[in-house]
Amino acid sequence: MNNKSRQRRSTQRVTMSDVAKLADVSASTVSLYLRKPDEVSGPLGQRIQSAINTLGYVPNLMAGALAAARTRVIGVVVPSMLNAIFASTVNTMQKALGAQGYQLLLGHSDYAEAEEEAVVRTFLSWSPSAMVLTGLSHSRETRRMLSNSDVPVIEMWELGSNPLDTLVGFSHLDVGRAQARHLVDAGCQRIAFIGTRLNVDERAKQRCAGSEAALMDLLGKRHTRVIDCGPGRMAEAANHAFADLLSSHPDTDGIIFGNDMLALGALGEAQRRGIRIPDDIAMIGFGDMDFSNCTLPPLSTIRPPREEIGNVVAQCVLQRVQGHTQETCLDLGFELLSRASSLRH
Amino acid sequence: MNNKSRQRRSTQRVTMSDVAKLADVSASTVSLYLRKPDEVSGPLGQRIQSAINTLGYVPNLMAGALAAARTRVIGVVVPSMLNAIFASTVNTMQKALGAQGYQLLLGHSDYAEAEEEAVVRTFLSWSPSAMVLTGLSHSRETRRMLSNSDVPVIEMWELGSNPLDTLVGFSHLDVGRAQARHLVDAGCQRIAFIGTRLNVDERAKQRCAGSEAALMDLLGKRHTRVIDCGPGRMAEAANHAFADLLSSHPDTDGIIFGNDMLALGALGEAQRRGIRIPDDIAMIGFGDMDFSNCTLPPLSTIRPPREEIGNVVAQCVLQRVQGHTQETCLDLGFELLSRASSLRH
DNA sequence: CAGTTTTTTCGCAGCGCTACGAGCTTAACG
DNA sequence: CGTTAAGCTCGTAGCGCTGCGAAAAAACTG
Repeated sequence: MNNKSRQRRSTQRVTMSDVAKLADVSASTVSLYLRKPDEVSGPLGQRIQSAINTLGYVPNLMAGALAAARTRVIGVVVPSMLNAIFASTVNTMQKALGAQGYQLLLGHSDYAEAEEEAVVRTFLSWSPSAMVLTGLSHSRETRRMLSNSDVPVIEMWELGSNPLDTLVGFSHLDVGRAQARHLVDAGCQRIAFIGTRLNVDERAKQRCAGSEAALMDLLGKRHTRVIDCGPGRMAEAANHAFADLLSSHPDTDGIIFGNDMLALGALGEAQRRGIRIPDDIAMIGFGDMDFSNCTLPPLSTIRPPREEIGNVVAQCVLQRVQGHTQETCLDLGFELLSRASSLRH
Repeated sequence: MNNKSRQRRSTQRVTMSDVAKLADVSASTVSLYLRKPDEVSGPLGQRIQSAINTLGYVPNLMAGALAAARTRVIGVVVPSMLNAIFASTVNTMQKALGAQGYQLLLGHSDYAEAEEEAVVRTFLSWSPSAMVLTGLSHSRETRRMLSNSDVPVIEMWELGSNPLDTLVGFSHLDVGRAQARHLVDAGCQRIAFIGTRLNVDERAKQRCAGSEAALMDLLGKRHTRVIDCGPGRMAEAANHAFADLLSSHPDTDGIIFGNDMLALGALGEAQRRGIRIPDDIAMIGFGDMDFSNCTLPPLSTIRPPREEIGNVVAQCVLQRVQGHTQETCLDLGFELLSRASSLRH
């Protein structure tokens, strides 16, 4: 017999059985009370609660999760937390799911499938209740891990074929088409595209492709030019891109931007050069950021369903967690906000 | 003897002992290999690794955390994820700590101590390796839980007395003073303040108080007016605040903004009204956001050490986790970027 | 009031992993 | 060639909680 009790407990943490002892009940009852208070009789419940209070008991989620083989954790992966557009979706999800007692584990992929794979791998080892990913492009290994895991998966912010499971988003192709049509309707004939990360951001790419397709349809020609600014301080990058565009295609009369920050940068540069917006050049952005209605002139843009996506994803998560096995595909649409930057006289 | 084996395992999850069996070693060795690969001999390590690969083994963090009584989780609480300024700090921390195998659990307090308390309570039941909070104002219960928990605590983005433990930030009072001095140096005499959430955002309040103090010192008078825009779409709110200010104090010749988004809104409105910036009114913001150098005119502002805070906090966390019990208090300073919006002729 | 049903409480066997000490090899040394 | 040291590997005892089935208590029956 090995009698030297191997002391492993470092901290004298208050455990459930401490509470049980004080309340003079069994640990099972405390556990039950914590999980389903109604199934414990009134007086006992009160005894337990007061024991919890006096001891300052904090349940150990790890132990619970291990025993129950489930956590109340939702893994969420967005391309970048620096992008205000995703912040707002995540914020909404946080509110909706937090209210139901779920924790969000937030990670970012930096627009790279390999990064995403690493994050998903880590998150899965928390055995989350669900996973929420951005977009439909994932590495083969990511897809494999996810489908092996029997964790509900929700993809958001995009529409397309072969979703892993549930899909909540809108069509970026349609956004591009709408942007192009809008400028053409405003009388533009030579339309350029200024975006960022077109090489890695699948959704940006789709918007660009959508506008290109629409331009072919409507005008029978492509973008006069497509400029990719790369990441970084976008407003500044757009300054240069715009200047560059003006020198290579001085007859440009419309620009579609990958996002509103780029448009803001170009707007400033235009004003500095005395180019009149929208009369010389009409502009439309994407994102409807905080400032988009306050630029000079106010910026026409696309408002993606940021908060709506967050809310709908949260609903889907809750349904899936409760076992409703409906794999859906929800198109939340978007809104084109026509403002002065594209209102030509 | 209870012979009916109580099947509890729902999913046939691959466990460490499955790997051990396939690699023909003991589970302990697999565990050791996973934690300290160098302490396992080469050939055995390879056998184990290939077993892991063929089985697609994903470790169960819950079990590990329970056994080791620690997680590799860092709880981070910021006021709001919508605020780009915090996003950038969190992003940096994520990068630095993620590289060391730590997970960030991100929560927000919505600028309310009660919310913060709830988040901290939840996070603590994850027994995190460390907690990172924003600011120094916490509810009494929050402080109690934290100090009872023996989890290292780092407060960031602020400087002050009575930190819980370690403190990394800069002085918002000094920021306010610097803003005021800058405008006074530029020749302003009647300076107003336009901010948001002054009632709840302790740091915004401090900046306002700092500029007020400096104005008293330098000009012997206070802000001509302090406007609190409230939350929401800030750029738009600033439009109105600015208009309001102009009608009540048409002789205003300098404005200090609580953040750059507010300044952007006012800048637009000023231009619309034909008010020349900086000649009629000089402006300075706070935050140095992406667009601040591209407004018209470029916006003078304060660059807080966003990324620096993230990095330093990450370093502190790592040190504290490794047992270095140095409770420090680091002032990271800030930078005043003098641009055209405050450069009077 | 004995017999039956319903409600409440309890005991126990894990969940999958880590830490510790012991056992086994192999290398190094006098 | 025996002895000691060093390097690897393995067995075992939990970590704190949950969920099952069973026991105990309470509430109904006729």
